[in-house]
Amino acid sequence: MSQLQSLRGMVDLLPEALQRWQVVESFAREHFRRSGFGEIRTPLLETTDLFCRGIGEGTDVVGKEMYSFTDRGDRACTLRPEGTASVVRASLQHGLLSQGAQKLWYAGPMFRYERPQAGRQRQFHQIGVEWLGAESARSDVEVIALAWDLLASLGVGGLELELNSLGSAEDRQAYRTALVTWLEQRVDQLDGDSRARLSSNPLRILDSKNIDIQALLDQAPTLADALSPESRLRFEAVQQGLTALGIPYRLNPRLVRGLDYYSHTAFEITSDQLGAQATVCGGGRYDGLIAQLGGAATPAIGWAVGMERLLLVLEAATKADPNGAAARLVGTSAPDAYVVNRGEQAETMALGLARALRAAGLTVELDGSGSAFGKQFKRADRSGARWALVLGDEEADRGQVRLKPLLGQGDEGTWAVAEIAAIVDMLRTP
RNA sequence: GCGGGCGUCGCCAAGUGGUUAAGGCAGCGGCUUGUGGCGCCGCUAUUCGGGGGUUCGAAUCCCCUCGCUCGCCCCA
Repeated sequence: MSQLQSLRGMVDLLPEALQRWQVVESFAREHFRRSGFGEIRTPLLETTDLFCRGIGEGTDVVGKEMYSFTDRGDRACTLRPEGTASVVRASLQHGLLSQGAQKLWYAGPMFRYERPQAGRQRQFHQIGVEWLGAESARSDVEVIALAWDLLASLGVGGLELELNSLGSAEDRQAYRTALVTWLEQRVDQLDGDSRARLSSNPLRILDSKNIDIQALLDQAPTLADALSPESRLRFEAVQQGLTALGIPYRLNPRLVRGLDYYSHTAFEITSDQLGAQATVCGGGRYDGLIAQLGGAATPAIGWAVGMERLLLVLEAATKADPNGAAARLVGTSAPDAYVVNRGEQAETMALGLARALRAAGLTVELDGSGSAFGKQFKRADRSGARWALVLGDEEADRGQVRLKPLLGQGDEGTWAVAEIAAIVDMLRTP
């Protein structure tokens, strides 16, 4: 390919698509504000070490998906593959946690070097929340509800909340040992992937998509059985809380999230509209992470929504129900007025008029082509504007503008260009 | 990283070895040198993602490469 083009998996967002993005982003921003979460923005570039220590050396993300390089000062840098580690780092660096618990949200691009496919890009965007210092089971419920409500308010249907508990660090360690022991006796029945994970990340074998492996695992010791009584009580409290809020969920004892830092509650919200990459939102509790990154032991929980996937689901919902809530999110972008103008003096006046009307809050499209009136009216019509404002030599000489309604067949009228307030009134009347 | 499918104008798309690469939409111009929504007319790919090769001759066959796509892996 000789023409310049974006890097593989790096996608341009064009104005049409961005309209939907902005609706979703402003929905989210408002949702978080009402819920008491403050925004945080952290650098896209961090030390490689942050992610190695935070996410875990044995994970696929750190092992093979990071965009890492050394900068001119010989520092090992990585484009962030996820948001949590950065948020924790920033909170520690600025002593935020000494002021008590922090409820934070963020939005922005993340980078993972993977083979692109439906719902998966190398640069993608997440909106996420992190509640640092959240201890109770009730906080799990609130955070999950925060995600559920955001998606619901956008009109996304067909979602499923999957829930599991990984137990405490000790529970997890004990189970890991038990599972490895059990699987090692059946190595001959494992596929290549699972064998490799046996040493690197055995819990991940649980959510293998290989049917034979799943059948084998039916006989294996379960994570649920390995939970301590405390962990089990905690998990039950989370479930009761969700039930009390009327949020439906499905227990998935094989849900194991890929990053090492998760403990206790783990969840995903999936859509049946997405193909293989079905997870729209993923999150969970990470009680050990903050201590691991050098802070005082602090429990925390958070989640992230994949913007691209959310938009895909929204588009599917719009297609399925053109009058539904999702469809209504994107309003028309037709201008209030389209300025038809031609002639030296008229064009100067037209620009001034457009500027004044825009300052008054109207959306005004100014034709800059200087082409024949017929052409300009054609474009005015296509723009969907309710009014055409006409400025030619005749009008310019008299200091007037002609207002022509484009929707009905009302009469045109002429107005003095200087009387902006009167014109604004006219354009605003339905 | 592994496997399958695909790549013709901004978008959709015909063409599967033989002179000039259909058509539709959009765009631009004209009919209409100051008035739109309809209509009619015209223009817009020396070139078929890129590079090699086979052939008298290739968009059509082969190889390499890039990209897209679906699945695996993994996750948002």
